[in-house]
Amino acid sequence: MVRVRFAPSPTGNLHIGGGRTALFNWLFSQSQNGKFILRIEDTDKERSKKEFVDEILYSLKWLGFNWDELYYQSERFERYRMHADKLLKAGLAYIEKSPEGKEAIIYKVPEKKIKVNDLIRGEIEFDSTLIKDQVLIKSDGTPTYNFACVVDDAEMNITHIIRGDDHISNTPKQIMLYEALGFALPDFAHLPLIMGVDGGRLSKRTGATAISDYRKMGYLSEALLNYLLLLSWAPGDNRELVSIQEAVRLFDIKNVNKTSATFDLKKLDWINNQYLKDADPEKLADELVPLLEDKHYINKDHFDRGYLLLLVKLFQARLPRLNDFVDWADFFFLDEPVMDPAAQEKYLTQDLSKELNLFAQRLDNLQCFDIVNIEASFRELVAELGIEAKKLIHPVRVALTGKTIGPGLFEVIYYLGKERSKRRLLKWAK
RNA sequence: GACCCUGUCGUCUAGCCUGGUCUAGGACAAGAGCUUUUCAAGCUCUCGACACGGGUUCAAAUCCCGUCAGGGUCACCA
Repeated sequence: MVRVRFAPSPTGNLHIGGGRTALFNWLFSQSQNGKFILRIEDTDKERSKKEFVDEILYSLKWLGFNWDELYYQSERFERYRMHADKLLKAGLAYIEKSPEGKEAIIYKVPEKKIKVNDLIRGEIEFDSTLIKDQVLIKSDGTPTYNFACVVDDAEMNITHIIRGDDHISNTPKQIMLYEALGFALPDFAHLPLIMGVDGGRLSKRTGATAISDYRKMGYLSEALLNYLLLLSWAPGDNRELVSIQEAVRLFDIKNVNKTSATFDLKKLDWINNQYLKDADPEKLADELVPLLEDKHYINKDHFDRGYLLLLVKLFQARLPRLNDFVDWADFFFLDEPVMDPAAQEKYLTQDLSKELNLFAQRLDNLQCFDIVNIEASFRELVAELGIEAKKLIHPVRVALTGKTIGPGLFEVIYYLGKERSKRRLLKWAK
């Protein structure tokens, strides 16, 4: 039975790199019908915070990763102590006293060559003479990372350790501990790191790092997962859009790339837009309600949900991020559109009183106020006036929306309604 | 600095294991055009890469060696 684990430290939010490690562990467990175990590595009492634990669990759920078992290292200190004592008795470790008289337990590193057969990178060899003796239990009684990690992975029967590249140099240290404790070795697989656009480690300087930030920005979890997947794995048939279900079916850890990848928002935006297009408007509307309420565009207790749904359908194919809806569709919720100065300058400086008045009148006279008839009356008008359609379309769009870009004009007029459209047009017809 | 990992278009990648089908394919971005209603949507086209040097071979992106470059790790943090 395959058992893998994701072992975050609650000293910060779940970040992109952690999310990606969780993704590959979860993916591997699902593809092998195995178990996905979550272990909170909270041995550092100073830096570990309950709020980070909550945040990490929440983000993992948002990404769709359900864990089969959950452990906290802070509840397992006696296990580490017990195994350290075992090594002490066996003569494989020794005690070191600090000046204040506190005792730490140190592992005596033997001289040997250590070989790792990494599932992604192949064979890697290390020389233990380059590794100094390792602290097992610190003088404050808490275990070190490498020690707690080995004890837990062994006791929790972890079969495959899938983690970031930055742990490669921990691997020989851990392997020596497995051997000293008499535990069976798991398989190792080291994922390439994700880099920021500056070439270094992904950091807050180069953009958002927390998974929850991406949720707040309006990325769908399916899209973020798809993008993370593509950063170091490909389905092999030139496809860019791969659902997580398909990935479970196609995934083979041997096909994971060795090269570190740069996190590129542009492509994430594109993928997110692809998912937004096909997303259920009901679901999108649900997520939009609190955002619209924040802006006082709606009141969640009494608003026209059917109308919101229509607007979501109108915009969803062109949004890179769901949250963009709030700004792009603002003119549907405000009494007056927020006028973009450049747009006004470009399309509403010449006097169009006659044309706008006439169009407002035509709209008023429409018996059947629908998209087809709105467009027909507009086309009729510009034909009579002998002007090009676009000469009037652009100014009308700016008058109605305050923007030069947006959905098709006649749809905008239809959803805005007769009265609001007329009022906004007449404002520019002095 | 030592050790370890990695090097295909600006970015993500396919191809590499099992050399020839690769004048290196796809996607994002960028540029141009079309869509005679905009674009941040759609369609079409263009630009653009095997890090470098040597070797093996009839033949190398693919195998070997070296160089260089980038990254990671060297804590009583995890």
